[in-house]
Amino acid sequence: MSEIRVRFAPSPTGKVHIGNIRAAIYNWLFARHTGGKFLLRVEDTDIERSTPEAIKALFECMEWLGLDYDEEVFYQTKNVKRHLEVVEQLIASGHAYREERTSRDGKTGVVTMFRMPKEGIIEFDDIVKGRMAKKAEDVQDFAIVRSDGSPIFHIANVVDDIDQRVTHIIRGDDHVENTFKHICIFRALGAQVPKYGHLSMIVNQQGKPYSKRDGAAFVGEFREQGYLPEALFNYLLLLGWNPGDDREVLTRDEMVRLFELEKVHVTAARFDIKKLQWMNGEYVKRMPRDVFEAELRRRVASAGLSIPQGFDVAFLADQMQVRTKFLSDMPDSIAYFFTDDYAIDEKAVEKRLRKPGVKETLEDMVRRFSAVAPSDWTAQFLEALVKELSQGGGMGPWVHPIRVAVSGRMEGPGLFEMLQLLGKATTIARLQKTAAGL
RNA sequence: GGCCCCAUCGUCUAUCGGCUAGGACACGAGCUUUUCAUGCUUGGUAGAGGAGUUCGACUCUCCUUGGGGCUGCCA
Repeated sequence: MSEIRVRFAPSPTGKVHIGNIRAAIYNWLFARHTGGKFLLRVEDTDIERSTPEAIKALFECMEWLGLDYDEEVFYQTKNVKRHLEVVEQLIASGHAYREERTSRDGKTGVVTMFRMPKEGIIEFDDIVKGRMAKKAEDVQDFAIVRSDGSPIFHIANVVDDIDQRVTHIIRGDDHVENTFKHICIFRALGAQVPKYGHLSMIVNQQGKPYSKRDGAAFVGEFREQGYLPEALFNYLLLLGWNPGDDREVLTRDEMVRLFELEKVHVTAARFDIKKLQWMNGEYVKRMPRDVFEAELRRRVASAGLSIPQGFDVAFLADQMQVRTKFLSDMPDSIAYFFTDDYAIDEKAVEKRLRKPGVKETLEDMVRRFSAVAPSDWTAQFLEALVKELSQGGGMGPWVHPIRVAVSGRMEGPGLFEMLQLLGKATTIARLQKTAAGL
């Protein structure tokens, strides 16, 4: 019994599509679950698009998602000589032949064709789709070497899989038809045919393959938009697989332990950005508090803002973690704590400030807050103060205007926690300034 | 056109012949609440259609319909 070896074999075109990376995730999980090897093969035969930058982007994407691979990266271009040797072998054994052909775009030249068997049934047990069968006569001979002498995908792919001793090929649905061809190549070479598992596509609302027209389609875009790699990973995993119970948010360990290729769905799955967003929020909420705090500090700093001496960052982090869906929402969502030059939500101003009596309320609060001893400037004390003012009624008439007056927005930490963090001087200054402008 | 594959709430899905069809996202309502969230409670919405097998079918078979893939000197 030889070890399980799977591979992720993308063409480095600069951007990694989510459907593609899901295939990588399934391969990775399958390898980690079975204790096998996960290999990375860069199919860089397209010289035009396969730039060093594109390959670097691919590596970054893999690393970002925590998809570590075993053994050295295999570059397809380095194996061209072998591909061609194997082709000679196929010609010698009668499995391939040269022929002059005219391509679609009118190019005429001599290509090497693979000779398909003319009768019989080609069949295989697909790990996710089940038994697949096709009459050999329904598959045409196909080109394996171009007229310019370069090997074509079919032969390169199969030879590389043989050389890398790949035991399970887990790839996109769009390759099922190729599989019938590839199996014939394996057989013609006397090589053992690997096991196959074909993954359904990720589709859009219309049921068509999900593309960049439908929104973010590349891993890098999700990263830029502030999605956590764990959330994307988890979401993509759930798009076509589930652990068999109601669990949805899983740790990496659980995923590895529970993942079974046999349970991957055959049907295409629709990409639902809303659920991904929810998933991201779940991961933000589950971040260790200190990690969240560090992220908060980092994002505030990289926006050029500085945190004043003595500012209770831990308290702010505590307030913000549960309210943050995307880390990238910071620092905008909390900028008002660190600068007077923060954005003002006009709708909030309209709704909460431009109302009769508000100016007077704010001026009154300036007086009352000014009378508070510095040592009493705590959320608790301030809340008691306003509560008394409201005389048992709702605190809304005070709370809403004050919030907008000091932060410029309608949402955020609890008001009194906010005031405590802002400090007495800033609170009063902003109330005065806002009241003066009404 | 030919070949192949697929079909449960709007979406992701559970169910491996016994179902008052369960969960999650989204949506509605309520509670908690100073805002926004969180949390909790709660509501509605599903087995494409038709035959057959069976005591019994969402589950098995066939047909129809619908959707998708492939049909390159792309991968």
